[in-house]
Amino acid sequence: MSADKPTPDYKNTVFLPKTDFPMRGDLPKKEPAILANWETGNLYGRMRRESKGRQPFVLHDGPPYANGNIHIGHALNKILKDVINRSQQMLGKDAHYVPGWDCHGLPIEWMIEEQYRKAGKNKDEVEINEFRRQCREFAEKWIDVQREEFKRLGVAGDWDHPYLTMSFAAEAQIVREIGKFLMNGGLYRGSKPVMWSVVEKTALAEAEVEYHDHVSNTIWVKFPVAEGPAALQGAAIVIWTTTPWTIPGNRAIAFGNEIDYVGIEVTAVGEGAHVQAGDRLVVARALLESFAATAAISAHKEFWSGKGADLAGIVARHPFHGSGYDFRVTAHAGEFVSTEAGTGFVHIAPGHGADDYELGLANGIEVPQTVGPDGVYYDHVPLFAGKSVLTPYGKKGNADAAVTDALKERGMLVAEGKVTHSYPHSWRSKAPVIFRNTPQWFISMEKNGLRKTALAEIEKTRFVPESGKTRLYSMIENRPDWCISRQRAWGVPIAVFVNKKTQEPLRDQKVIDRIAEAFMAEGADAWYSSHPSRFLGNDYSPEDFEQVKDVVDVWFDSGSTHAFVLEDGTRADPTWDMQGPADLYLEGSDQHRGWFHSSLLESVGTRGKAPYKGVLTHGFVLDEQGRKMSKSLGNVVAPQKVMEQYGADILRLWVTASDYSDDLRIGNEIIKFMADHYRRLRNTFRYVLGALDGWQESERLAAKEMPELDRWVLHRLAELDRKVRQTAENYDFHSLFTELHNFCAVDLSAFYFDIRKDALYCDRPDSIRRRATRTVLYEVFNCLTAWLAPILCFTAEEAWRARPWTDGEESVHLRIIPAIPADWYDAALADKWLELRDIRRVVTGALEKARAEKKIGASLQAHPVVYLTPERQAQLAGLDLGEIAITSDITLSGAAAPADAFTLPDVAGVAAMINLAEGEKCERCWQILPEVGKDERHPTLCGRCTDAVEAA
RNA sequence: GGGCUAGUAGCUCAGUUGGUUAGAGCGCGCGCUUGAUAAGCGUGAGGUCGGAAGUUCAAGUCUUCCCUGGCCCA
Repeated sequence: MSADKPTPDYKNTVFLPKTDFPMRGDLPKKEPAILANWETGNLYGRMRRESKGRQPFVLHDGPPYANGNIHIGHALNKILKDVINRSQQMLGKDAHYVPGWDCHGLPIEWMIEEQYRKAGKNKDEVEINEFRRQCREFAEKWIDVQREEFKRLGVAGDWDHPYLTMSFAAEAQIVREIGKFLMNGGLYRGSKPVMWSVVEKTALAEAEVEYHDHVSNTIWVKFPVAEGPAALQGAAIVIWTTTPWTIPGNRAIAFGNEIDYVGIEVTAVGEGAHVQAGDRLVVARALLESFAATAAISAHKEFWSGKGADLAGIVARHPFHGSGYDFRVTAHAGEFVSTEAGTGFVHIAPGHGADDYELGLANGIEVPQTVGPDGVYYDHVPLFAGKSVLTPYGKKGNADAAVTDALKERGMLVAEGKVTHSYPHSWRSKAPVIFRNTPQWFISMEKNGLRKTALAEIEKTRFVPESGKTRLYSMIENRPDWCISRQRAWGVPIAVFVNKKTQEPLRDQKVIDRIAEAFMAEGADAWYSSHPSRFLGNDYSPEDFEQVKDVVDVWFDSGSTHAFVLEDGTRADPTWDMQGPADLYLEGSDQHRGWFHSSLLESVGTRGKAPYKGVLTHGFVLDEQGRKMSKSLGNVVAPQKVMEQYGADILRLWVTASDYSDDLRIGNEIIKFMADHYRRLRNTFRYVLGALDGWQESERLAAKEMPELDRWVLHRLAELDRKVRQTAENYDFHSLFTELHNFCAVDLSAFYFDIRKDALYCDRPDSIRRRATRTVLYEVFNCLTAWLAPILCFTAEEAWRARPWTDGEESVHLRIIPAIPADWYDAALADKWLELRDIRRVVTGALEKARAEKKIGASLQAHPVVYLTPERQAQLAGLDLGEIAITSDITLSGAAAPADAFTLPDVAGVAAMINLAEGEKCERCWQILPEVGKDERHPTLCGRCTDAVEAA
């Protein structure tokens, strides 16, 4: 620079990007502010109003359970729902979303009980509705906590009017649903063995028992064969049990089909043996030795051997045959039978074990009632009435001894002993529990063709991924009747009256209506606080009926949500305005057994059809190594923490980028990876916004007037538009994430922006090239903000509001995906530019080599000579390869390439040599051109820049 | 133990009906740029496609077994 004459500061004449949209997201601070702004302006309300009348899209929310803070699985679930809702909304539909909560059930009941325990109080002393009130308050508290957490994730929905399974309207509707099963005959009272605490006189859930070592009496018992193969006449099957008191409840024997059995005749016995020479006994071959030792059999001979399958059809006599136990004890194959201990035969008491019950059910065997709630045999039990299994204090009663003695008397005892094993105990009293048959309410899978119709409805449902169909189908196909009763306090009561004389439930719609009406007004508490006559009316006498106090399984609650969220007349909140069946139910893959399952059965059982048209399942969130998250492993990722450190958009990006049809992973590295990708997308916004500074509609250029390069970008937009719509329809975003990111990184940043920077910065504002570029960038911005809005709901909004023009929707979320003019799509142009980029790669490759040789630094210092075949030359007709390769000059040659020219093995017919560009460096555009210095007005500028500066 | 499902570069993902030296982006190393600068461009190194056996002229892609995960059951 010369000192005498000040050089004009040409930098001021360069149109550099200018925007307030910062490079750094600062999301943890910015997102809450954006949320507050949406809330103040009631954006969700506006979205609903403005999309009235459009095609509805109903994603019915599966309710999370209202206890505890949300974890990463909740975040995945709700974000995925939100991305789908928002993308459907932007597809031009009306995607109203009503979030809900599951409020009743054991876990909450437990927490309240725990509070009592801590205060040294007994739950049973609390009035039930007082207890229920506390459960309700507990749920309310967590609903508020979770609601704020979900909102923070950016999930759009009617958060002021969520559905709650404990709202009065919901409780009323749930009881109406039970009423429908009552009226159509699907509901019946049966019985089933449950874990029962004699001390507390209550049924216990698996979660309420703990396993401790326990010393049990063991006995080996003969079951004489009554009917069966001739070889086994006069023989006895020997069973082993650790619960002698269950023998009166025996109705069958189980064997293992694949197990080898052997029949032995006792020939000599030792000291203290209960068997005698001549006894013929059948046991598993693998256990024969230990059995003989236990039974003090000192010598025996084999008279029969066979597989378990050979024993099918055998009928034995109960060991107490002749004393009121004269039924046929049939033998059946059981998969649970093993040869780990005992004799290879399991005695089946259908009222005293889950396996026993299932086997009995499968073979049509009755479930006897033998033991009462107090652990004492009922009066009708022959020989043992009044004997107790456990005392009221949880100590061993006299039943085992009575049974063992009676067996001994009849010569049916083979051996006895004791065993220490892990056994369930009550979590509260620490006393051992027993399996006991108790009355329960069931919904029949066969009555009214429930199973059949449910399976047919599954066939009609769209499953994403497809495999969900098989999974749900096989579950429904094989499941037993639905046991819907729980002996609990916090839930919707199975509001049924049972006739004391006939034991039939009262089926009267008027009674059901009165109950529902009361629930609507006062909640389900009314069932406990009202006199039965309130519901029975004048037609029935309360004395004749037993009022059922069981509550319904919470799966029935959540299975009924469609009934009070998606239907006119019964819906709990009129603001929802949604119709079933839902377009989509979306939950984790565990819900095949849960919500998808119960909702289907409930809806088919009451309405004859599925509540959904589509079911989407996602996998589970694992740590970076693919292991389950657990506190002990210390690999738990808390969504709250990710939001604090990175922001919700990072979490949303993670959900979108992951293939959620399978399990998905998260951890520090993956989050950082997402943050990197986020930055790229954000910077794309920033660059486009900066380049569009001062945008005027008058600059707009029609597509057909644009250079090919710019039209090629429009083509890419058209392609991506198809992809965006297709992924939204398929709820499959992870491939879109890759495509959009690659578009930003590869097509735009590394190619289009890089090339067009020169025109953008240095061309006169009215140049066709610059106007084309700015028009294209305007469209890119329009598209990208809309396409990314469902995913990066905060950042897309921030970018949209930073646009340098004022027309258009106030919020990006009020927009729909831009319609792409049909003529933007140009497959031939796309093919051509694929080839052009190959040619470009040869030139940039040559530049890189020259750079490595220190011949050049910036590519503008170069003047490549490119040797091309005639076909290649034709491809470049009308185009400036120097512009495309970002060099100051370029020479195309048809001559043969020198031997040392740069080539690429996969690009035929192109070779490049790098020369230095001749001339001076234009101070404004930095190109090195011979013309620089020729114009006195601006001796350091090239012709283009002189023109641009003069025109300004 | 059963049903369903997965295992491709450090990470997220592509890999059509089996067919040339298995791809992309990111990250990493190196270089360039310093007018997207806590940014941008280029380039390089990374994989015995969970393992073994088999079918085939040919297997990441088909079959069987095994290993390691995940969900739901027992």
